[in-house]
Amino acid sequence: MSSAADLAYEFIKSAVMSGEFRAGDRVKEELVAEQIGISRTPIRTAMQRLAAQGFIEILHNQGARVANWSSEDSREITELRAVLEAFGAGIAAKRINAENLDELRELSQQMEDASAKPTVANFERITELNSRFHMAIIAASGNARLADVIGNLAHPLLVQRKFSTFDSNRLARSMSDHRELIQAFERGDSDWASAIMRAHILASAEQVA
Amino acid sequence: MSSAADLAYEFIKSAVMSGEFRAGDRVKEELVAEQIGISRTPIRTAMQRLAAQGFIEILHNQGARVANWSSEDSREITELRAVLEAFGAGIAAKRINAENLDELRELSQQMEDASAKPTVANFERITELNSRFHMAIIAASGNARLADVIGNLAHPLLVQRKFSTFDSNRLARSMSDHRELIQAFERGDSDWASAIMRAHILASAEQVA
DNA sequence: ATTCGTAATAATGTATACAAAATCTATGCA
DNA sequence: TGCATAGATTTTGTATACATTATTACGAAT
Repeated sequence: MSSAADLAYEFIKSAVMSGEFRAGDRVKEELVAEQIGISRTPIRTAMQRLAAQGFIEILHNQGARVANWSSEDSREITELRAVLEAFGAGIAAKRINAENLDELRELSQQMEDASAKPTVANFERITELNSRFHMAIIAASGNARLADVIGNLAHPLLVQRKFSTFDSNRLARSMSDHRELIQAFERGDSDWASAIMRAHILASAEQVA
Repeated sequence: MSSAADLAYEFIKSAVMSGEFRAGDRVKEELVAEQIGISRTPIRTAMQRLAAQGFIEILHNQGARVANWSSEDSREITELRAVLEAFGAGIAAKRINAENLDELRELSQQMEDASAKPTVANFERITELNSRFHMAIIAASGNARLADVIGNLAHPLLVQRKFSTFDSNRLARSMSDHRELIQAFERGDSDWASAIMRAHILASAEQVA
């Protein structure tokens, strides 16, 4: 299951996400190959995947560079996420079942617990839980491709988000949104869910930009 | 500019689009390599790109297969296109300039001309012009990523659409939509443009499904 | 000192060779 | 006949070698 190409994929991806490979930096095949201890071939395979997902850019005969996203890019992506996730939330409100709802309540509760103590570890935990919360809603929409599209879209922002700090106001707002979303789902109110989600995403992005 | 990998990409892509490689068919590296007259290496590079765009699916140690899209897939993609293009049209209505509008009018006129004579060649020409019409609107929205997302999304439907026949009713409806869209853009009416685009896409997909 | 051109170097693109996995085939058995 | 299994074959995954293209370094000319 863990092919050399997969190793290379994870290696480069995490290096980009952690900031070890900085935006605009060139990613040399030989160098990565040495560090992992494999040949260049699977590195190239991984790079194709990473390029398709927007982590890096491959220029013909000039190798790969870590993509650097402008604030304009961030704005574009945020707008698209708002549209797509609002769409997903709207459908989910009609299709969501008891099991899905329980999961959302559970995730929401865990986030509230974690947000009580503002440590770095808790902040990362909240980020993780929040991601799962959003994915659960998209999954509940029943549109498999929606998850793919948003997944590929979100990555650039995740890199930047690593650097954002623990902001209690933003956090409180976010928690409140989650509770309200669950209410909308409980009532099966499509428009409400959609509107909250849109506002939720635009508001959370406001801090970053 | 024309690397071996690019050749392989175009070769496989057109084979899939034309139906030469049918849905579910296995795409063997050696076979394609022989036909083009290059080695397997660039074939694999191309396959990674094609897999990322959803043309083929790569299974670990089991090679690549031409993706086969169910009617459920088509429905999902159509819904997403409707959401995304409606979003794009809405923004475009506010940002569109005279040059963009001229291009749309020109494309619309050419489509109407071509639709007068129902030949296969004209049908393909209309398909091409229609694609450019939609892309022009997305471009006018100013969201570069929107084009990427829709581009990757639209492909599976294009494959199926190749098989759809020349339907004068559908065509007339489509032409009418285009004219109405241009009107909405001329007035800068965001909601109107968005609504027409949504209906336009859902209606045009109805025939396929 | 700067710029241009050329050689040296390094990196990518492609081909080939080899290893590992999956698939196919044929044989034995119930 | 049907099925299971072992071997042969095919196919993919990875490594390495070679070719081609970019990048850098260095020196000459202005």
